[in-house]
Amino acid sequence: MPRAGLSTAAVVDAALDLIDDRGLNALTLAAVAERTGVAAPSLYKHVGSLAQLRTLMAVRIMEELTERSTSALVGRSGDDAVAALMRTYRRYAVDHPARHAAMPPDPLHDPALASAGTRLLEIFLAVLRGYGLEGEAAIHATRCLRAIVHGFASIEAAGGFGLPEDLDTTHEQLIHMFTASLPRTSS
Amino acid sequence: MPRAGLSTAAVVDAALDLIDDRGLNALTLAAVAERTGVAAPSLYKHVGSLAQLRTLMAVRIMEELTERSTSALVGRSGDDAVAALMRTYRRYAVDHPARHAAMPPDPLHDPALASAGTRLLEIFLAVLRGYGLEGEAAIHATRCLRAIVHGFASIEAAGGFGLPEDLDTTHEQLIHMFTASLPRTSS
DNA sequence: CTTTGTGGCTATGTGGATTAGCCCAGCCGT
DNA sequence: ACGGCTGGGCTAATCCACATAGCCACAAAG
Repeated sequence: MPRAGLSTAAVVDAALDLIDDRGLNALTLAAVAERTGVAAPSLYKHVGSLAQLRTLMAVRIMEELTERSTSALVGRSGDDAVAALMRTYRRYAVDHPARHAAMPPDPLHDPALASAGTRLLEIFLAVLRGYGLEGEAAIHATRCLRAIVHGFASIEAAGGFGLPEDLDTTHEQLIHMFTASLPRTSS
Repeated sequence: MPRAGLSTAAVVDAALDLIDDRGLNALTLAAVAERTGVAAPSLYKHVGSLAQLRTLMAVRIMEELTERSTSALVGRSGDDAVAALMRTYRRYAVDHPARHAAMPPDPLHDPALASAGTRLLEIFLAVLRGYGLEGEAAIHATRCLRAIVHGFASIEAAGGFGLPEDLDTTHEQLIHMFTASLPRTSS
């Protein structure tokens, strides 16, 4: 019996591919095992449990989203940056609905997720920093942005909006609504 | 062996109590059976499957939310009505986080949920009707409202915001952000 | 008092997570 | 080249949950 040459990262990769293909609730150790070509118990040599696999996947996803967001934000600031961040987040959720659904809503509660979650949150904070928001005001604005972005992406990714056609318009309207609520720094 | 006098409604009641007590992922037929005082297979005399129980629960929850919202809206219109709707939705999610989490994001996809989902959606539409929004504009505004309300409630109910103290302030800010984006009808 | 339908039961099968324990492949030092 | 050690793979087995089958008793209708 030749070795499969598996690793924790490879298992996470396979799990992410799996949910991309067949949806989040198709995530099962048996399915991951089949996809990696090993028997189900063998996976325990690489991940501690299904729950841990889920956290590892969430870390990966948040890192991926962080990376895309930072890329989208280079050279932008103000309303332009906010819009880019919102569009990037939305596109990610539409392109990878299962991955978006696999992100926990409370990453900071799990020590294993706190680091990746903080990095993602700091992007939101950074974008708003350009508006002169400090301390508490920055927190409120970040929460608002997070709620909007998460809410829209969740519903859209789940197919929860009736007509798919002019969702772009709705999203642009949402972007405008949020940016309009931010303080204008100068002329 | 005396009969337990169960009914479909009683099973749904027990299931809702169960998730209120122990969270949504504690929902299991065995646990519902224990709570109703019957053996697990007996539940199949009243519900077709665990999936069907979930839909029945979702219908109940949406009806309950619809009722609370209509109550909160009597005698209100305009920004006042929007604020009342948003506060009612938020309070429901905070008071019953598991029930909120049990609501599917795409109720209109399931014929069994479509009716209750439509009734809830129509409340959103009705509140915005006072702004003179018609057709497509009303759809966009409804979607925005839905995304905001769902996003905030989901994150808060899951404990996803760091500090719980001034969430009221954040929510009031969100209400203001949304109402400010609506057209002013007169004066 | 009987009939009948319904709501309850036990027994059983399937699938998934997880644990225990074995065993060989490959590297390392000799 | 060889012998051992580590680690990654395996099978077997347990536990738990959903689900189905089929029996049986209660109680309401007649």
